[in-house]
Amino acid sequence: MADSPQYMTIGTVSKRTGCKVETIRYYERVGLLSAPVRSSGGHRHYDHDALKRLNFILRARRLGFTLDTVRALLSLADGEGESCVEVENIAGKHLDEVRGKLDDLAALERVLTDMVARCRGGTMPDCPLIEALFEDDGAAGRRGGWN
Amino acid sequence: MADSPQYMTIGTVSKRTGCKVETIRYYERVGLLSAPVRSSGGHRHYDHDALKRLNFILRARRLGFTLDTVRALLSLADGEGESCVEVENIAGKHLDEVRGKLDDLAALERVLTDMVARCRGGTMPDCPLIEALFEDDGAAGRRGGWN
DNA sequence: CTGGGACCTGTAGTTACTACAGGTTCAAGG
DNA sequence: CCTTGAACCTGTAGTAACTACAGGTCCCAG
Repeated sequence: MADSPQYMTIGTVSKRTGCKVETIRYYERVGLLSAPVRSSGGHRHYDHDALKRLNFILRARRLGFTLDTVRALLSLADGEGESCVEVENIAGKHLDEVRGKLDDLAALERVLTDMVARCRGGTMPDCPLIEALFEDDGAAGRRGGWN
Repeated sequence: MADSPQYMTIGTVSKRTGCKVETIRYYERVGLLSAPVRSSGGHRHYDHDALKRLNFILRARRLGFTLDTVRALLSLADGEGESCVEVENIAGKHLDEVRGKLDDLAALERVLTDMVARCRGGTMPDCPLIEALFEDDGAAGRRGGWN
């Protein structure tokens, strides 16, 4: 057990995690990854722990957590004690948001489906979809905030 | 039918549409709203058509269309002919995207629900949710791209 | 005619990256 | 040992769609 090199370059980490080099550097800049040791020439050298941490971040991001939340999650993972309850709170809150978005998106889907269906029937001038958007008040979407 | 003033200030438009003053100015800057006439002192004066157009934009935004798409929709609404087919294409494409997001979000919801449920059972140290995020490979989320 | 709320412009901040430009380092091949 | 070119470095600017100032001007009710 002493043959693979003890460190990885940023490019290797990128390949192994699927995270772009620039993003890795970005995560370091914003304090999600700690600054790794450097070669004499200034190149970053990562160890296995850094890889684990980056994977954690990526997985949390895929679950839709914001970077701020990931930061909180990481400090709970680092710091000892109390974590499970707080983690559950954070994740539960996020889950609520996801469910809200899900509902909104489902409503959206219905409205759009309906509009497109009406459009399909129409002939060229006075497209019903455009008309619907111009209507004095349509049931178009629910609460605001679509990013 | 000649008593309410012929124009509205930006503040009035804001109140009537629920769109913030800054956003109205922003929409003008990026070319979604045409520049309104101005008072001698430089204040914007809007007519009913501007209100209609802004409502169109807001409604399309609530349906999740991007500003670029709204721009395209508006020019189809302005320009004559051909529109219905193109509108249907645009809306249909958007609908596909919405359905994709909906699926992703539903998958996300399942994973999170599961994680939170596991968390609820756990005791303090070694929170299972944190563990799951650290796992060498978890079934956490599907295709990337969560904004 | 005066006070203060509404309006003006222009710039910078937000989120989570991504994409350069312009320069240095590393490692493999000759 | 030296060359070469891929990979690395820093720093800045751009993306979407606003939002939030700062610092100044205008409008109109009292």
